[in-house]
Amino acid sequence: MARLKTRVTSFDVAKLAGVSQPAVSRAFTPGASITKEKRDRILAAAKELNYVPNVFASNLSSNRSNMVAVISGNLNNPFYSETLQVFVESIQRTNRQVLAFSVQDGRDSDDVMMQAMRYPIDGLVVTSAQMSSELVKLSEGLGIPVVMFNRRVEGSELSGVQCDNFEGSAILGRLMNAAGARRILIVRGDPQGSTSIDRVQGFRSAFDGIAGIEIEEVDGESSYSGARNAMIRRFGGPGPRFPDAIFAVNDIMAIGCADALNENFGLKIPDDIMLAGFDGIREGQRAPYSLTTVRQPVERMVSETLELLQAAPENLKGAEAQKRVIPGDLIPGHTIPGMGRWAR
Amino acid sequence: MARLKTRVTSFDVAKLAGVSQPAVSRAFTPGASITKEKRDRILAAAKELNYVPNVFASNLSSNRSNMVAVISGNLNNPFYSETLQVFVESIQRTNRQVLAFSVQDGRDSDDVMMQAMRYPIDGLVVTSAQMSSELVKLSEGLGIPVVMFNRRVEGSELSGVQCDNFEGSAILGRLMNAAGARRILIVRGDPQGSTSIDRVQGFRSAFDGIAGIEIEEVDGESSYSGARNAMIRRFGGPGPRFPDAIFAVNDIMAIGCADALNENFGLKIPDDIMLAGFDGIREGQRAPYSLTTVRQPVERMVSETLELLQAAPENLKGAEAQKRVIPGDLIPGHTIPGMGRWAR
DNA sequence: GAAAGATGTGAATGCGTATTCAAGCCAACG
DNA sequence: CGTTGGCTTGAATACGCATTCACATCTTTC
Repeated sequence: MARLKTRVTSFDVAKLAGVSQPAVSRAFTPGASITKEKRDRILAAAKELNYVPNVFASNLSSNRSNMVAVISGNLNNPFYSETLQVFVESIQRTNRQVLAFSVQDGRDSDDVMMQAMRYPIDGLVVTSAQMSSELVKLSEGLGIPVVMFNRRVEGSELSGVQCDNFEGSAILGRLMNAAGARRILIVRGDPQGSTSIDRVQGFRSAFDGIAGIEIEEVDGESSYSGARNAMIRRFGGPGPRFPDAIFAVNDIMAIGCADALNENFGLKIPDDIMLAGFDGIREGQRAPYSLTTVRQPVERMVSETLELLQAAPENLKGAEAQKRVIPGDLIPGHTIPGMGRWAR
Repeated sequence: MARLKTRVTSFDVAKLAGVSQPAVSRAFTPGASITKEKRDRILAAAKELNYVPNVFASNLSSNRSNMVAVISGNLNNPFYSETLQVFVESIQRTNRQVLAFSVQDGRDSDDVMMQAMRYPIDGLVVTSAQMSSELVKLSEGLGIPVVMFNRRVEGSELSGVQCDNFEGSAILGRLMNAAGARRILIVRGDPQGSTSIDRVQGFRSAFDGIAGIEIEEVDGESSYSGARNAMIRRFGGPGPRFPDAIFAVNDIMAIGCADALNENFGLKIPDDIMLAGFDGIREGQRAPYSLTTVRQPVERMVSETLELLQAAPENLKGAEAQKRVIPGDLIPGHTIPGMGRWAR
């Protein structure tokens, strides 16, 4: 609650430069009608006084804002921290600012979003969190465009951008099937999260109608350690029967599985057991893993999200809600055998 | 430049609730003097109208702000993305907001900081970027407290929090020396960056006055791929002579080295070559690496940074500048042999 | 029961800027 | 030379809320 020092105002600069206050405002507004000579004089005076326009006052007066709020969840997942990074860079590139919020998994994101909406923001991006219908109503009332990132939205009243989780996972499923997977373990993420649900369903769809398939599911808690512990718990007992294949609904869990299988059970991937993830995070691509996965095209997803934010709020909700589903890119990797033909 | 919809104001709520505008303000101010009954009536009216106080107007009027700007560089390094995450969570916990900026390595951070200072922010945290003396002057003029994170500051006119890079690296050097390292390769980061410089010097200090030591340095560009490529470039020729030990000044580069040595040259760590990094990022601790490193205590560094931000700006500069140097924690790992006695 | 205090309230004002508007200026034009 | 039109300019005002201050209401005290 720091009390701000009395700032140098545009009046002070105006006085020093011998002009009026609006002139100062114009000097700082690109394209405003003002003589170059006068502008230079004003800018010199401003520099001398260490003056910079107060954004709050400016926003209040002009009734516009250049801030986009980004609410991220689960920043422990490198995919989301990469996403945040791309958002920051993209938004900054368009001369806007990022108001960053973080929501602990499953915590009251409503509070955080409420905080965000007290700012006259240009838009709100929500990654991996739910939004109560009450908040949707509020955002409507405030005229704030909202776009859900990588979240299928219940009731479909909100706009969103997401990767084609179903089809991407289906592709992985088909590859595993072709590679001979029969006994399969799926490592789920958040059981409520649409991402995990869609990926599980997509993956399972690849095995529909195929005889002799056993599919089991365990909870990996969307995290490295969650998945790792799930492996240890599941296979730690006496004489475990290992599956042929493991599909983790995200890469960070796949990596957790790989480490546990290697270190705790001495299994080789893909010789003893095949593995796939989803997301395409950097660490999964590195030599020790070379994970077979589907990459979410983050750059494109982010740019489409920002594009949607330009739309009027009323065009982002209800019947007008825009759903953009972007196909993922298969990364062959080396954790499913027989993928030589995919290599470039 | 979205024009904001005309918002519901406190006057609207006041009218609906049959009270005055100040009453509405008080209803939203914790601890303000107002009857519970009246507050409830006002809150009900606010909810009905979808009213939330406009933070900009509120800040402008009360002359205080609850935003802290965080300028991050090099978010590709997991250490910095973890740091950003900790900042966001810590700041949010104290009911303040984070204005996030990103600076590409070596790019004009001045522009970005100037942007940040147009907000009446409570404080500015700068990670891995320089600050021109002009900007320092500006921040002084604006009365904005500035704290450098993990950056030794030239001329020492600014406050900062950093890990004890010199001593931490010296410890690693001594361990390698004890383990028999004689021919050593140091993988540098940004040659201008204080972090890299201090770590190199600290590490070298462990070998002062010891005969028969050869130390070579290569540039790893502070990144995974930079370090990896440096390895390939350095050892890719015919009949390379490998060193006994490699010290990468950060973990992400150490991981890059490990992958290259393993995959491209078939070397085993630590049997063929020992390795150490710095930072203590999560991925370095995982099974395939078990990197010996020094962990920067991020939580503590962040909390001390935020503590410093509370101080009056004039107490953070010049002679009053506060330097907090926090010791790192050795993580034994398995990439230097003979560290059994360190294991708990 | 009156005086002193504690508390709740609204009218008015200030925060620092952008915007409107009418007036001023100059050049080019007929 | 008078006029039209474009470009600059400053006075006044709006933006939405917090705060101050004086007043009204209620409670406590002897």
